[in-house]
Amino acid sequence: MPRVRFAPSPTGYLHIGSARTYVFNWLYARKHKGTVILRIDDTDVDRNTEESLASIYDGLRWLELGWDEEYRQSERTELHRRMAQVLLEKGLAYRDFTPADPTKDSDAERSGPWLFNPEMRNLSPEESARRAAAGEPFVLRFRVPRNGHVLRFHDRVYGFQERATGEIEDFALVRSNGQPTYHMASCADDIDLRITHIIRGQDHLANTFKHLLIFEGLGVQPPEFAHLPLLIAPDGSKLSKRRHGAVVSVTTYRDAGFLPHAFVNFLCLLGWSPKDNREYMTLTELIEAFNLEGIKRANAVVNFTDKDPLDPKAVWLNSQHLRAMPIEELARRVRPLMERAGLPVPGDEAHFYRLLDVLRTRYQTLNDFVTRGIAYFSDDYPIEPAALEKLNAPGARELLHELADRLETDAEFSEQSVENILRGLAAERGVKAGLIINAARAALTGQTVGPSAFTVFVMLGKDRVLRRLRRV
RNA sequence: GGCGCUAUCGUCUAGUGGUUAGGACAUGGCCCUCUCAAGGCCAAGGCACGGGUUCGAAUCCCGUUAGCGCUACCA
Repeated sequence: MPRVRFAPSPTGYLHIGSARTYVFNWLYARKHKGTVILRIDDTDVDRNTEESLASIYDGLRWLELGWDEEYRQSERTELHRRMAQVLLEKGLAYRDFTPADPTKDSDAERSGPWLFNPEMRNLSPEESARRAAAGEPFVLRFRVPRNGHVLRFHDRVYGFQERATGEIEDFALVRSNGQPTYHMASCADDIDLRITHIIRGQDHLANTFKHLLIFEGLGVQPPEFAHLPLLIAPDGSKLSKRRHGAVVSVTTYRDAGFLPHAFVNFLCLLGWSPKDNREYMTLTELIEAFNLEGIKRANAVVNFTDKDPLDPKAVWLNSQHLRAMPIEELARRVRPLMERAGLPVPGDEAHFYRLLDVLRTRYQTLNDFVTRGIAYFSDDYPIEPAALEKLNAPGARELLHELADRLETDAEFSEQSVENILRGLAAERGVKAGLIINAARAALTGQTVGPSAFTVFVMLGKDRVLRRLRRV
């Protein structure tokens, strides 16, 4: 049974690229009856924030794709240090007492790659131990083989990869403050948690060789790897929380009234395809269709603009899910939004369902029900300027009042009976039925767009209709 | 700078030597129609560039360009 992990670091909110990585991990695990592990990679204590952690949970929970096990890396540092110690004792790692120098980080004037500091790498074990015992700070580095050793692995997405160890620098395993680095902590945990498949962003493709070294050094068979292409901004730059702000946060989609699994559907289509032209897919269909081989290697653009933070395809998919989902579930999701918006939820459930069902074909998000749909639930709705124009058409108000009088005696009050009465009135007065129809819609909903006017009559019910027609 | 990954309509993608390069979103039009949607139909729009290999290349190879990733105690 596969064991996969999603390992976000709490240094910002959950952005959609991370969310997609989670989705792919989840899908893979569910498809193969495996286990999903959430591991918070919070080894960088200086950059982690509680706020970020909360927003990651927020986003993840919203997706409605549950995980099975959960760990916090910061609570496992003993394990990481122990494994680092094993590497040191095996002679596969060494202490580097060179003081940290932030200026070395700049890529200016770089002629070639830095690989290691020979003096430190060649320090005798005795001297190394002596200096460490004396309290001199050091960073623990992996002693990367300098012979012709070549590392190889097969990536499930990017295929066969190889690299000579001679090109890899002696990377850090434990910082001078005693904190294990990402590479050390990640591999130690992957081993300890018996991770079988590492599905992660392509930004780790090059790092994988380092991880191979650690796995090998610890005498462990490395897991399988599948690296995912990155999600990028329309200008080709990488998605960054700093540059692109909230548009890349999953909460943007949540707050816009997206259905979690519609959003998941959208995320899947960024870099993966079922290859049979399907786009709209339920979660069940996604699980069934998902495979690592369907992932492509090129980065994908998330199509947002300053004006519209939502990718149009995501919106379309959401509207598809909105139309196709069971009406009971739709009601369950709309209800809390209505309550929050102060709109009364119809007591008659069947009636509520009917309303939602009529409205859903022209709405795109959950939010539409409580914004564009106000008039269907409450008497307190705004009259849009365009609607006012319809009402101001010559004779419109008088006709609506007359219509109200005639409807009052209509016991049946069905779409058909209402239509007969309305058309009868139009014919009598020698006006086009459309005039009354459009004016009626404007009066009843405050809008010029919406469902068939006759449907609106019946949905609102006789009392409301008469009241609204007469008060214009 | 070094190493690596990638490159099909505006966007997401199918395509692994022979296709009129297919689908979806978005865009424009038509149908339907009491409006708006939905739905149906149609249109426009693409193989980054240059060399090879081959009877034949979006597909294989090389180069260029561009983007991205990694590159001395971020993850």
